[in-house]
Amino acid sequence: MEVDKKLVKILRNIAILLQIKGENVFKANAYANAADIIESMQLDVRDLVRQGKLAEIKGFGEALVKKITEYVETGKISFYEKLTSEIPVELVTITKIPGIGPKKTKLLFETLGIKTIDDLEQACIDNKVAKIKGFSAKSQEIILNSIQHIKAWKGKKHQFACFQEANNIDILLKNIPEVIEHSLVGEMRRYSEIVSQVHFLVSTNENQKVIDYLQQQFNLILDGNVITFSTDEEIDVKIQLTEPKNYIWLLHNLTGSEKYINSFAKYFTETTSQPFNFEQFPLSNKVLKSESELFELLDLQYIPPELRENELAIIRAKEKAIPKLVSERDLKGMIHVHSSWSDGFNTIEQMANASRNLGFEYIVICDHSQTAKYANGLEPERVIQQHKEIDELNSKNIGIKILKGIESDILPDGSLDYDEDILKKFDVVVASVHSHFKMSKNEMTRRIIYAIMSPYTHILGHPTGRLLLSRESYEVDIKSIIEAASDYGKIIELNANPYRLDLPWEHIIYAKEKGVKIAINPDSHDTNSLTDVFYGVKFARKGWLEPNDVVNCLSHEEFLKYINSLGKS
DNA sequence: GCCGTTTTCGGCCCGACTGTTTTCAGTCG
Repeated sequence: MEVDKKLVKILRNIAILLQIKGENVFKANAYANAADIIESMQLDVRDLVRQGKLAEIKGFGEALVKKITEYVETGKISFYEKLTSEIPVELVTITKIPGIGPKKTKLLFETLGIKTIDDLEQACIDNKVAKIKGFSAKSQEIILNSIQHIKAWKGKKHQFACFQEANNIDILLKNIPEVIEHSLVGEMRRYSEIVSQVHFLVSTNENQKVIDYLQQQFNLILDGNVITFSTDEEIDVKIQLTEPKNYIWLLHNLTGSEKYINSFAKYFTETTSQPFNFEQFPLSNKVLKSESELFELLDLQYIPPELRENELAIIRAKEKAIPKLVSERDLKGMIHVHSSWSDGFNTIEQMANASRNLGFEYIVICDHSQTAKYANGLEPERVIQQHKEIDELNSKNIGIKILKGIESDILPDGSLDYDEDILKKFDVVVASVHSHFKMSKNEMTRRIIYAIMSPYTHILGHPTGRLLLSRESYEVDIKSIIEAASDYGKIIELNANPYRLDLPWEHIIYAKEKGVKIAINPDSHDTNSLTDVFYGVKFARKGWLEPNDVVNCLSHEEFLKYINSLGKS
């Protein structure tokens, strides 16, 4: 079963359009909330409607059940159709621009007739936006800047969003008899966090038959041996056909990044005295059977695809110094998960049971701290109550150990969010920035380093604050942060939420170089997203991490021992 | 629009920042 993404999108659009219309915010939120519930609980709405059980789920009242039933039965919601006839649905994209909410979107639409990002860009260029009350020359410039970012992100997708599509195509290719071999290449094979296309390489002797087969399924564009099309999810797919004798060579060359291939080409020429040819294997008398054979032939150690980003991979492969990278099987600890005590959907027990079922030995509950009011952060009294619940659960021996953690806000001055007497009650403190993002680089860096220096901090959470394809990292000197973590012996989080993947892999490499241990944390708010931790593992591999570098790979006893050895005085 | 009652209406997460404002609305996390 897959979540009905079209319905989720409609509900989210209704929420935004109602706000633009000026409706009650809480009414609008009811739709966004329903979309959140469907996604986080992975609801099969069709099944629920058929069984008449949708109304039993909290958040779905009479009106929503009626609309969703209509959707299941007819494929559309007349309320939504009427709404979009009054307010153009394109306006939803305008509200994605930071600093522009529903009210300003409405104002722009009513005064200048702005419907699209392109309209808005032109109006800024024509200096029309600055003249509207509520805007200024400065805000116009900020908007223009944001539009540049959005345009740069256009057509790009989060990697996790492309997995399903890649799988579907993979299965399809397997079923074409004329396909001899096939593989993902490019960004997807390298596990890049953002991808611009799903790219496959196919080995075949009968191009036309493969094309004919695919043509039955998709609306193809054909250019020589290259087939492209877009899916319903607007994911760009490219399928490249090749004769079997060049398959392995192309598999390698299409997988690496430009930087990597440049240094590979240089090395290739130095080693073989042959000019590098991207399309055809230059040692023409030889047909490669595998990538391993290719690396061996060049006296290089095998380079896993995710490391083929730059020259470093070639240097290390020459030295035979590519380590055994961390894998899913190595993880024992599920660190940094939220529960219904703050803004999570599930109880501690549910989160613990789900983690145990995934094979984990221990789980560290890290709900939000008291300042995070919007996330129902825990006041000191509720911390005590929560610890009581954890003690009771642990005494029942449910097959997984539950540790008492907290995700403490890092306050603007760099201090943690509780007094010492509360802080010392936690087994694990993850310290994260959740507010006051717009400090200067110096101030933000100083703030975070101050938090790292606290004897109660064990792990620095989502260190750059980036949200892939929607928010840039806050201004911070990340190298200094990593160096501070190294100096004070603190752990840095690799936030595995696929919208974050924060720390970026380039910095993970630096952290490893500095001897900083990494915690791969799902930051889950429901049981379904606990598996996000596995996206983190794939990303950690891009940062060259070995099991030894990752604290989740420690057993329960080893982890506690390690945590207790940090900073606490 | 949903929820939960000391049931059918009032509250819903709330505080801080930002920019334009001169007392605040809009946005954000």
